[in-house]
Amino acid sequence: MKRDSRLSGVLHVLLHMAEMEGPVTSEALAGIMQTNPVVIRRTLAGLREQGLVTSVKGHGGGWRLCCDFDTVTLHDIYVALGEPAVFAMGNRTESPGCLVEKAVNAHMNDAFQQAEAVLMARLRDVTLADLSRDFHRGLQRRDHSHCSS
Amino acid sequence: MKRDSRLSGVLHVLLHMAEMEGPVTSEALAGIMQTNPVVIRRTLAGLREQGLVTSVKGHGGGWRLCCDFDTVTLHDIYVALGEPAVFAMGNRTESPGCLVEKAVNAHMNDAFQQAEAVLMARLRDVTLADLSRDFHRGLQRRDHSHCSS
DNA sequence: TCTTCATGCAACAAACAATATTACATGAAA
DNA sequence: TTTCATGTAATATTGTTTGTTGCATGAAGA
Repeated sequence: MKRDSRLSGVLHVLLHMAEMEGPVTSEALAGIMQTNPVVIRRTLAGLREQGLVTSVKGHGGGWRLCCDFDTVTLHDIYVALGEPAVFAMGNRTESPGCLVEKAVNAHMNDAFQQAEAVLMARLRDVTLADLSRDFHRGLQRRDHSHCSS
Repeated sequence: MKRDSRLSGVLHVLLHMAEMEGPVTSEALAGIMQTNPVVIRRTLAGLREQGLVTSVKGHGGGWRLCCDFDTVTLHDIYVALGEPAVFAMGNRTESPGCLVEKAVNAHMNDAFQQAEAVLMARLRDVTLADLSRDFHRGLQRRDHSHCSS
């Protein structure tokens, strides 16, 4: 399965934006992320709808953070992305006629739901400020520019 | 993302095998599962290596269970399948040079590892016998043959 | 006003992974 | 020796994520 790396990617983008002055263009962010500007726009569009970032067109335009790093959690970002599928495994059929499959699905769903609950709880525990703090700690240790990619 | 349904599928197969007398051919199982016999063979090959099933070639051959439903757990089956990837989400880069990415990855990995631990614990909690029991309970409630698919 | 720069968005292409299919070899029973 | 069934490799199909192109929209500046 191809893993969805949007959550990881958008967090990367947000932290970089926090380190930059003024609005940043999709082009610049795409450079940092080694991807395409359109991909950046697509991804940030979800965050804009949730009021986490703003975008301005034209000369001097670009993207700007407009959220509180102390209160926004990884879970908020996950939701802003449209709550993408968590698991790479799933049931063969979601609404089976077979009673065997029903029994299997019931137990599988139970296990996966519990795991998902834990994941969401953990995502809610971490704020963007937490990530930023850890990044700056890393910076202190190794005294060089914060990113090459 | 296309979800891996092998675990779900192989559990379905095992429970059906438990309801049948003598060896069952890949062809028959494929019929039940609405898939291809080769897919069945491929999947069961992993279980055979773990000593959970046996296969016999030629006339009167096929697949036979050779494990104790009371002690084999869903986790054992998961392992027999080669421990396929659990999550549909992942880090953009596993070994980043970027310190921002390092900070992001660290928190993400932590959250995912905890969720995975819970999932594995839940899979270890459920035996094949548990599934079989639930299936038979379902059978009692609705008095008809145990499967159409 | 007209050019330039930037996002918004839709349509399309490429890359990749899971599943399905085909073809042929191997081995056992009738 | 024919038939049946698994073993396995190679290939095709399908679906999803990511990347790309093209054009419209809107804002700043000359």
